[in-house]
Amino acid sequence: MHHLLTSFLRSKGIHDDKIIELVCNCFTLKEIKSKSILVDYTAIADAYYFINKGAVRIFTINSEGAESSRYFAFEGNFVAALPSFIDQKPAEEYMQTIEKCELLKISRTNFYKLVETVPTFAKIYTEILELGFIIAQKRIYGFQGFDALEKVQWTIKNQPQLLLRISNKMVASYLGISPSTLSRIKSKL
Amino acid sequence: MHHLLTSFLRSKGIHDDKIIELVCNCFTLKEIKSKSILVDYTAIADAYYFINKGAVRIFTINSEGAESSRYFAFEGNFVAALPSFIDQKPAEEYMQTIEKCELLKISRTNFYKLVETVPTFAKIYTEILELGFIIAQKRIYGFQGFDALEKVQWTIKNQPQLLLRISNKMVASYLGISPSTLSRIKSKL
DNA sequence: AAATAGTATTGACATAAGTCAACGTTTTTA
DNA sequence: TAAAAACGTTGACTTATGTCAATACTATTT
Repeated sequence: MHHLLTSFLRSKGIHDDKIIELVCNCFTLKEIKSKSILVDYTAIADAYYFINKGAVRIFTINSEGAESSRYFAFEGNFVAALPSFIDQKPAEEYMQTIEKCELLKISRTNFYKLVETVPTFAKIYTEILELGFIIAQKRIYGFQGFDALEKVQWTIKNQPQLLLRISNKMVASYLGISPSTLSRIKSKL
Repeated sequence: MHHLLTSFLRSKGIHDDKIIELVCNCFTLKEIKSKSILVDYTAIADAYYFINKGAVRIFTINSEGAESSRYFAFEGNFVAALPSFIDQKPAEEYMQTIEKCELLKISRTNFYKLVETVPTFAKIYTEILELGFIIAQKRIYGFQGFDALEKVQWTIKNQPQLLLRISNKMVASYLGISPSTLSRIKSKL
């Protein structure tokens, strides 16, 4: 039970089995079909998820109705609508499964209880934030002043699973280019 | 001495004067002229800065020699080449004063010592990361699929000081548009 | 398994934004 | 404070990428 989470925690330096059990017990397994909305636009995020299996994305819909993908997460990673989770304001974004998923869910209350009471867990949270920050920064950098071809090449180099696992349409909306342009670029690689 | 830092710490919930003094004593004041490089491209960031006066930016130079600005920070804020500071890898970016500055500098060693020993300071670090993450996210969002006019409008709304205080050229390189385009847009607002 | 809806590809065309250059203005440096 | 360098603005032109539409392909759903 909670195999992947257990090895994640071990890899982050939690070696005490009792603490691992304590942490794992805060999570409940949810099996969820593809395209389920986990956080709605106006909702306030009240849970953190660990992805046991499947894939999740975060996206918005702009005024013209076009989707814009912000983030994709796969097995072995945590995911949440973090700005809303942190500030408890409406998400102003959607979080959605994009494959059949097994998710380990922890309530915000329990999450912060763990942060308060388990120092190693607080460290993991800090690491998640640091990593999230670095990835976001790299993405801003990676995309700044790049043309469509360079963005695709950047993605191949830095997040190769995206092009293999995510639909063209979603990848295009992540890169801020049209599906047509992505298709044309891919045919020339 | 260290007025602005003191009130920053108070605003973040540190009320014990002894702790404020302890924290403040880890910082040394540096007066630095404009356009000084604080972190070089290949350097490893070993300090965190609190801006007492002035402005700092983080930027890179791409393969064609064009600058790309990532971040601007002003009085009352912390700034560092965070990815390098965290991972202790070469920065792959520059940190530079863009005005005459008074900076309060703390070494990485002392910074993490404070994080370890002063719980309220650890909380401040978490807040900095959370905020940095949220801002980076918002920026990705804010710019995703926006045309040049919309990016400028977004900046006016979300970071109005940029257009007032930073040169056209740097703002343009922050927005990922050419200075000509920014100039044309400004003349039509 | 058939029907339906969604997705990918490609061509023709439109357009936003880049480049380059010239000029005037502001800022820096000596 | 004069000279030099950097910056901002604007016009003419070029180009990358978007839009729209037709067709083919792939997944979902019943």
